[in-house]
Amino acid sequence: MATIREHGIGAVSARTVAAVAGVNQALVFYHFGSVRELVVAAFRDEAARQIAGHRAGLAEVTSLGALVAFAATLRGESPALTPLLAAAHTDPLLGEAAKAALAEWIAEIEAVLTRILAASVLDGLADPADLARAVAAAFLGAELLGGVDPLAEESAFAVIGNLAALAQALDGQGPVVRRALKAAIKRTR
Amino acid sequence: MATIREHGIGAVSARTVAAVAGVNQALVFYHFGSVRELVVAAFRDEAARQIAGHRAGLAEVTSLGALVAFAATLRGESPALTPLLAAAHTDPLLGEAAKAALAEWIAEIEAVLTRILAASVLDGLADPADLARAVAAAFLGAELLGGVDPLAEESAFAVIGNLAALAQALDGQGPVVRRALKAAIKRTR
DNA sequence: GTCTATAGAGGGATAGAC
DNA sequence: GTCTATCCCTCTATAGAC
Repeated sequence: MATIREHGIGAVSARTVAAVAGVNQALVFYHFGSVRELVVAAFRDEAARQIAGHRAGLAEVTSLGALVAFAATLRGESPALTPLLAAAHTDPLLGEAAKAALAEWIAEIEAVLTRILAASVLDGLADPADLARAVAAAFLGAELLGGVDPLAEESAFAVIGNLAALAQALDGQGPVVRRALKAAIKRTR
Repeated sequence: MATIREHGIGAVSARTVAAVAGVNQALVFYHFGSVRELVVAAFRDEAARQIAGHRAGLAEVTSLGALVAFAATLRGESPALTPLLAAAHTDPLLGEAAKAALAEWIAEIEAVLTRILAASVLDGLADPADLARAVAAAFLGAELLGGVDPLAEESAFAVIGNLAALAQALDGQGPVVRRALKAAIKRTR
């Protein structure tokens, strides 16, 4: 993971990884079989560690605004999920690894969203499972954008924050507005 | 672009490209100087061609729903922008190419959004420039997700469509609800 | 488990004939 | 402009000593 973070997933080779680890190149094949399997193992390990480390934090998220704030703390820490997803386009083995790592995150997000939406006017706007995927897509896209243009990532995050704030503001509206929103949501389905 | 589409950006080499073109490998260096410069040139050409081909279609987009529908027609056609963005993480030269291609798309989106928002209750929710970046991030993220899980891409697109439909529905509300929304938006800024 | 050594392949880039 | 031929590099993976 250190070599991926520093030089990108394209620079990962048995030699570069071994050099960072201070061991011999042949050990990669002894322990993992191939370089790709090493990468898969690294991501599996990383994903499990990250999820475990943030589960407590996610449990305390009870509003959309808090979810965005939580995502902001993750920026930079999830360093190489977008490169992995892009590499998956070419390599089906990496694709499986990416899918598994993403599925774990999406499941966590879905649990949080289900909890938040249950008490919101926006409940019923979309299936929580679909919504979780959309939220993941938005954050991944922002991170992807940030790779070439950090200011664009800021913009995207700011807008997501604004949308969350608006959603929270809608929950604070009076009964007339809430009824109108409920009806509008029902019609959009 | 054909080799990138088929085998991924990682499989691009002077030899593979030359083979697809039916010419000699050395010509890559004669015409482009290096493989990276060839890739940059290919993306610059592709981006210009795509934008030009869709500018007329974008000019006819006058609602958020139509924008989502337009984006749906683009799926699969913008084949390798996400791999390029991911590769940009490693290679600054590709990063410049990706930034330029993205900037063109974002400018187009911003023009459309500015037009749409001017007639919407949601005007003032966010700066159109920021909003355009967020929209681009959402679509890129959905495409990225689709690379490993096509169903997840469908989910993300469905939710984006729902949000657009809700936004349109809000514009059809009566004066009481509109005033409440305006006030809520003002407060979230 | 860790190392050296090496086979075998692919790739970037250049020289020089035509 | 297009080709052949070639240099030199890095890479994956294996064999085999320790």
